[in-house]
Amino acid sequence: MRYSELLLPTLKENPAEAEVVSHRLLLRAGFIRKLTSGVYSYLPLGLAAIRRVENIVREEMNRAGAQELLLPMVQPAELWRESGRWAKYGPELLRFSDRHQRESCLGPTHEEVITDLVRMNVHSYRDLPLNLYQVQTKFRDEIRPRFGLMRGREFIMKDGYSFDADEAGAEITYKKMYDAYQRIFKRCGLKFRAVEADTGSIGGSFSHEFMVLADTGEDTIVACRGCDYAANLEKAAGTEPEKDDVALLELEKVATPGKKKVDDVCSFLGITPENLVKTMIYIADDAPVAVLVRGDHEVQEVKLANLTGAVDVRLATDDEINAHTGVPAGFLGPVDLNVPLYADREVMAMANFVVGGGAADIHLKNVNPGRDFTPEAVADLRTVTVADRCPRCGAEFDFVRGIEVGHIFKLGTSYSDAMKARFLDRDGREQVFVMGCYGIGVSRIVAAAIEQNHDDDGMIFPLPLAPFKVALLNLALKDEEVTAACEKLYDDLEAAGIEVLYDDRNERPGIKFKDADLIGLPYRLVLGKKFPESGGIEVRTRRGESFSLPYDGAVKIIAERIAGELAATMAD
RNA sequence: CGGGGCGUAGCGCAGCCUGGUUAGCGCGCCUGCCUUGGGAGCAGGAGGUCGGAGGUUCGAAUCCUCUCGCCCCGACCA
Repeated sequence: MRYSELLLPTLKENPAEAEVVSHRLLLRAGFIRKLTSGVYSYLPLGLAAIRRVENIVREEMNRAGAQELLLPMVQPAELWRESGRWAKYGPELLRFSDRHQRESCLGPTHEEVITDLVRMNVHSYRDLPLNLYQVQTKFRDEIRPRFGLMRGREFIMKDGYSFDADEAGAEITYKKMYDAYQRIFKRCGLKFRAVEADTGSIGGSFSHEFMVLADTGEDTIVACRGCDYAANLEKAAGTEPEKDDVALLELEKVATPGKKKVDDVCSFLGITPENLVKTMIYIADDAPVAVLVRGDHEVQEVKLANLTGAVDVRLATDDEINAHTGVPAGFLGPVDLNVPLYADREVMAMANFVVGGGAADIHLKNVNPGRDFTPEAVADLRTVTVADRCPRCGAEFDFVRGIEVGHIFKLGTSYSDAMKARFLDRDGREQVFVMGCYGIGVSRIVAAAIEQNHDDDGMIFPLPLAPFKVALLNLALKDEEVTAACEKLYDDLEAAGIEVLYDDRNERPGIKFKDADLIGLPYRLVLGKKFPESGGIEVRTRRGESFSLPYDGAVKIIAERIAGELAATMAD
């Protein structure tokens, strides 16, 4: 492509609306423009980068036995009522009525549509397993869209859905998708990690998130230094605590006037937070529950939600605490508490600890579980800390930041049950499909790639995702010899199948260098006024390597290097 | 939805507090000259319902009310 003919409006200054680096660079480099909040137009280079991702995704999905189709974006409300999500999904689902007052919505995801399609057309175990996917624009009316392509309301997603005859088949399909995802992100040239994840509101039994590692990521990943265990912060667990065998001391009431905070109580009583248990009141779907965790630990609300089965879990306000327990906040304790009590498993391993006394200005010392109180349930209910160790191998954890770009779920039969999607098995019996779903944020990957790979001058595209592999700069446009050499080089590169952006604009060298850096193509070839004398092409990679090549044979060498780098991303 | 902030040329901003005659600056854009290895220089030029509506006033970008849009901080998710 000739730069002179390309719509590539680069910006010298940072747009005020862009906070994060990928958003800033995508705007500055002329990849995207905002239409309205969370909705972007993809300009030619932005689209080219997206196409690179899509193609890798398609190749690997097809290789894994999935078939591409394209489902409608507008979906009827009936389907969502059938699955129960019309009521459950909330305002993120953009709803509207058509001219006949038929209720409809824009698809934020396509479980209903695909389940409907399959139940209407697949009736036999002989047609299973079936794995279908699409690459499509999704719309979710996000509460707060932000960070450009990172969290738009409209975004491009690959979503896939599998249908198996039984659990065992679904497990195999899940594993296949897991492997395909590993290949996809490797081929994108990104540093990433698959982590165990909470299944969240989509439901299901098992789930992995694929995270692109970047300091600016919104999610925290807990990764083991010793083995390949990794999980997101909501899911991560440490080792099972071991109970010390110590003599139980006698329960003792102590006055702690005005000491509400953990730190205040500890310094007042001369203990450390490890010897104190705090009692937190949460509102789980309108019902109060109490949670016990060690003084220096934090309740993980997602774990609590899973234990209680509640959709919404939040910390109670001081007024709510008082109303439900009759105890002022700060002095709550598990002894004689009148709301359902859950304990983090760590608490059960502790002995002779301090808790709130169940009345103002009183705490209890030498409290012991089993003797002084008995929780309704014990579970891992807290967020892991740096002090925790890997549950698999006992090694230390690293906490790193990541951007979620893929998520795979074993769905089970929740949708097929709700929507009566059934087939006949070998014995002629009706069975429901066992489903899985598999998402990849295609447009988000482009943002994540930039977030992970950039410097002060601009983007640094991983080769497989670069909209062009090579930038060819003609710095002496009026020199006929140089221009002729550039033109030929441009043609030869294209003929060799290398996408090249030929900067043939009548601009000063500085502008061409700056734009090339900003766009971040992997290879930059420069021909200037020195060329007729030297006969050499100056090559510089966007990561800083530079060398020169003789004009003749340069295309072959570049082509080989590129082929070699691409092959490396494909290797197992 | 709660909290904070911003809407003035394609982009970045000043002007507003303390109302006043033609609304400014930098970048970008157009023309010409000149220049050509890291966002040059000179000269000329185009481009604005000051987000919108209403009000106060002799007079509103500026003050008041309402409204729309956008951005940032918290609860969702690819």
